[in-house]
Amino acid sequence: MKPVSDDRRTRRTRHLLGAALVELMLEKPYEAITIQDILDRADVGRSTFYSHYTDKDNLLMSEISRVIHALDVNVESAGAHRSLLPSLELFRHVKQQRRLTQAFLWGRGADMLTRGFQEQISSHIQVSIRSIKDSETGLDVPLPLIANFAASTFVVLIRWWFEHDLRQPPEEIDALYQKLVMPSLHTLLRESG
Amino acid sequence: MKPVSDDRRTRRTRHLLGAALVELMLEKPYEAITIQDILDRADVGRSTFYSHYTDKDNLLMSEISRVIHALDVNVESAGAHRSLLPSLELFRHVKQQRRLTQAFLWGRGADMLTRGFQEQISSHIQVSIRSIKDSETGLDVPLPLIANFAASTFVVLIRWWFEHDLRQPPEEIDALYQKLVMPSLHTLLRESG
DNA sequence: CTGATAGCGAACAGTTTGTTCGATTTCTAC
DNA sequence: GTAGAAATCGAACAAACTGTTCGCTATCAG
Repeated sequence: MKPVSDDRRTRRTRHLLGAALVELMLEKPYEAITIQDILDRADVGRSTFYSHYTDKDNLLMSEISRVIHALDVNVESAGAHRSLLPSLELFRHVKQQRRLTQAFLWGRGADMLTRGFQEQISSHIQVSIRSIKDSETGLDVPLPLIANFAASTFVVLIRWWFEHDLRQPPEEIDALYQKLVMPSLHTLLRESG
Repeated sequence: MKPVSDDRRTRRTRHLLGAALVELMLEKPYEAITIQDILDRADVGRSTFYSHYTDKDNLLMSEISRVIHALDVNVESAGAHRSLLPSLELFRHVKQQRRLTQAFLWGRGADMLTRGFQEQISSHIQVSIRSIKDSETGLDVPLPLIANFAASTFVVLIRWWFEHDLRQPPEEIDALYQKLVMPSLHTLLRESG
């Protein structure tokens, strides 16, 4: 039976399972984590897990959504509306949430994270571009492709950053990002404006 | 016992297993493929599999290497030495090998493919840049990062292409690639030159 | 032809998965 | 606080997959 209500119980269970998964992902690769591991770590009954999630992947997706949403809220509330892309705020958030990010940065999680970024960045850029040129029909590179490009470069940079133990300040990483991504965007906008 | 010789037998077995994996990856996601599936499809005995590969991942890696190597040979022999990056040749090859590429484009395979591209592109760019400026020490973006950037953008474009059923000719995809990646590279090289 | 080597396939123990169900605990609403 | 509803527990289960072993057979290279 699926839980229908939004009890203190169901919230507790979901939180325990999510937290357990994240903890485990910091210790070993996602693929090596077994549902039994999660159950043991969370101290939750087997049948309870399956009443909330269909799958290990299902749980992962749910956690990624949480992470993305938190990031969205944080970045949005930092008042990053003026820039074409709130990249610096994103890097700051990522550093602040280093443990959480770390867990989702490799293996299966990276794909989903990229996807999440993509949607967010896509809508952000869409708004920015509209404010500049009122319609994106003049672009000779499709907007979703641009968003995908920006998002995956984002993930590349974050990974690189973590591989270097987050030694650099967010501002420096953002500078690299700007150097890689912005020339193209500016060229595209200039040509189509 | 591991096979030591390079028999007609061992070659046949390895080929059967590799082909079976690729076939299956065209039908369902890599994670859903079981070793048993591969054995059934290849019509190879269980113990034989384990005498050649340790793992499903091991087999996958081996196939990726094959793909990357074939691509390397093909592109290299197309005489793509002059350009900063033989992107057009790469896109042509990808289209020509569409079925093979398709199989490795999603899930686990994409990561490894990106990694493979990365190494190849990295060395290519390294050579190109050396021929332009004799040393890359003046770059304010690390070369491996640039290579990673170029490689992952590459994969983004290939994916996008396949999502649109390869409707566009390679030249058009390459044009998009140029627009996304080249402005940054040129800026970086100009500034450091 | 022959000696060496690879493949076969059945059998096996050990995991993991996903499901079921009755007993128990915890919640919300009153 | 009590009652009724709902979630959790946990043990048990069949099914599937994994990785290994071993004696027999088929195939290879020279």
